[in-house]
Amino acid sequence: MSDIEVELPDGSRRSLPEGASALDLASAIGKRLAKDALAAQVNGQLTDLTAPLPAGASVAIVTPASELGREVIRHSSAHVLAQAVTRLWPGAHYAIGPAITDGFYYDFELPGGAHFSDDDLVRIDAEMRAIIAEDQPFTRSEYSIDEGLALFEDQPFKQAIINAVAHAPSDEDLAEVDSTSSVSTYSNSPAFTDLCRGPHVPSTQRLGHFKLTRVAGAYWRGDEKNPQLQRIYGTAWESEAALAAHLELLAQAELRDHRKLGQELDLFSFPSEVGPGLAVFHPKGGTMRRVMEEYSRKRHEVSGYDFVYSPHITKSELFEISGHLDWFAESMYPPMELDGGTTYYLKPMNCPFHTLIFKSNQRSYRDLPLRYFEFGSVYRYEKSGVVHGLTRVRGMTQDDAHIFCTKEQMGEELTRTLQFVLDLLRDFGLNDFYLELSTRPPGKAVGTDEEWDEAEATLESVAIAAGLDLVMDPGGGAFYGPKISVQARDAIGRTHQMSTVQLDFQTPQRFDATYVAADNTRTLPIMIHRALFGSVERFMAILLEHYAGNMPTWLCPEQVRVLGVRDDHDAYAIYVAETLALEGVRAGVEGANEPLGARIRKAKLEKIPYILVVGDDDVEKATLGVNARGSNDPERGVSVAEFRARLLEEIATHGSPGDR
RNA sequence: GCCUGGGUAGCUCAGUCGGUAGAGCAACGCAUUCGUAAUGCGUAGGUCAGGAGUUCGAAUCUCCUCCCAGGCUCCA
Repeated sequence: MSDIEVELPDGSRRSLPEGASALDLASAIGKRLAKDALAAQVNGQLTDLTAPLPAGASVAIVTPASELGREVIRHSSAHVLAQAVTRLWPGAHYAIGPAITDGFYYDFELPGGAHFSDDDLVRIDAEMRAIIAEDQPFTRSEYSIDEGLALFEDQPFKQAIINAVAHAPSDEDLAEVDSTSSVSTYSNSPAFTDLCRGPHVPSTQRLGHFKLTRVAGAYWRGDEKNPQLQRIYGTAWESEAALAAHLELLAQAELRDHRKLGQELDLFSFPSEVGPGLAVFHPKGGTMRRVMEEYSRKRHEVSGYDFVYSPHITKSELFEISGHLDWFAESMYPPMELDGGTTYYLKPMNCPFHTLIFKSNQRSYRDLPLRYFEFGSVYRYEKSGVVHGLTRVRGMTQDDAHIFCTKEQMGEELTRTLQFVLDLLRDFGLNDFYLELSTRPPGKAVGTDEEWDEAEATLESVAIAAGLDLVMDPGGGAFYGPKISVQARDAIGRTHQMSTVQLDFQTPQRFDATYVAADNTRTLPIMIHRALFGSVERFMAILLEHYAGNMPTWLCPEQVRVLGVRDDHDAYAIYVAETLALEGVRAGVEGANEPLGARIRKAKLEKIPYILVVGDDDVEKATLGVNARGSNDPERGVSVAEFRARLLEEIATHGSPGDR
């Protein structure tokens, strides 16, 4: 028997007997590796450990504590989940069960239309642990399409996948199989076989660091016209420590939840009397919001925007012209009928109003670009299941602007706009960005190919010039124009879609909004829609979560709180607060009715940046005790003048306590 | 809109088998005057989300509605 040679990830080569598997290779390298090995990556393809290696292949052994290893663990855990469910609910149909970020899920249809309850998770968990303890080996088999159909005669979803694969496979189907002419299966006991491309861990005993997290409904193939299946989600890891770390991360994320912080810090609420997705801002949240808006206005003013205002409701005619009623009506609040049959709508967007403002006068090419900005409150009838805190609401205020420019100006305007966006976001402390470019949707784009080509090329070069990573989203643009969106990563690595810059070839045309060009022809302008915060509400939510409620000092509703040690220090405390207030600092005072420790604690829980404690020494020497947020080590004897200077500097530079 | 779970004092929550409402914090009052994360005592606070039903009796069981959470779908 001749030997084969394979290449390892470090570039070295090894000879193995023909027919040797990745497991043999791992054993040849070392006992530890052989014991750890879960699967192999052969010429870039994930395969089972036991599959024979082709000659000349480049081979990497996949071990548990790696992204690929975790993916294999999660996928295998999904199989065990399905096996457990079929044991507990004989006759259950299982549909698809992939590995996902941090975990896995599996979709089921239970006999008699039964549904999973939360309590069922406990039983399923126990059954899964029993299967794992049984140390069942995963074994792969291959069948023809017809054999596959026969094998899964009781499993309609598996048959549907096989049929789809044999005829018109989708990406989703191809994830389950690796050939369109045959099907592969994995059995981890004679009682349970699943259609699957693999690979899987060698045996169920390699699993076990998992937790079933929730049950949910999910439509078959993600289409709401299809029957709804029962989905179980779980998370799975290579070790108990990694599982615990992940659960801890989830707990941390929960502490940052803006809805919780909004309650704790008394910023906003959603009174049920008002309705879902409709927030009210309390004084503290109102202050935070006002500061955000004022800053944004100031920046817009400097950047050449004009400020406009438009009403919250309008006759339906406006949205007939804009076309919203044709394709957005479902997301609009139902019409109000007034004045003998005229219908009015709450506005879901500001752009038609801004276009009318553009049209209100004859425009010359010399006037362009025109940049109209508005904090425009819009109302969208979001489906009841999608509203979520301040991030997905039914009433929101967009920091919306529409720029009308000539085709020649488009490139420069986009460059300016993107730079403006990034500068503004950085001023709020976000600084880890990437861009996503959504290009023309095939078959339904308005505007000429030439316009699209130019716009997409411009957006792309602008994005590249910004020096940020660019992710393409082919076909993801709206039919009326391509867009670029800024994605920001927050302090715990989550990404949020922030600003969008959207080109629009359609609206000026629909409104017949033209300008007079240098050659005296009436010409359609290019319209750029852009929102930087997206919505003020959502942006505040993202900042709250990014900072875990510890907002930079300039955004805090109360920036300092002065506490007298005894009540005969209150007068001095008030004097200190007033001194700072004269400089625009938001300073509060709490009199000495409670012990100092209690008042400190209260202020700490409110996440106030600076607690100033003043006692006998301070009254005498015009000083302060400074207890900064995030510190448990107060600084005594700081002069009022020095503290004021430091604080004003911090506010001006958008810093936080502890930045120095 | 769909699936699963939830809604008890301002907040966080407990409430057993269906027997008639509890705690801590907050609020208010009195006392306490204190140097860096909870001073003591007292008082008040409830249509148990809303409605209907079963029952001698419902926070508890059933149904409907509203609202919230996690998913699915959606996010032009």
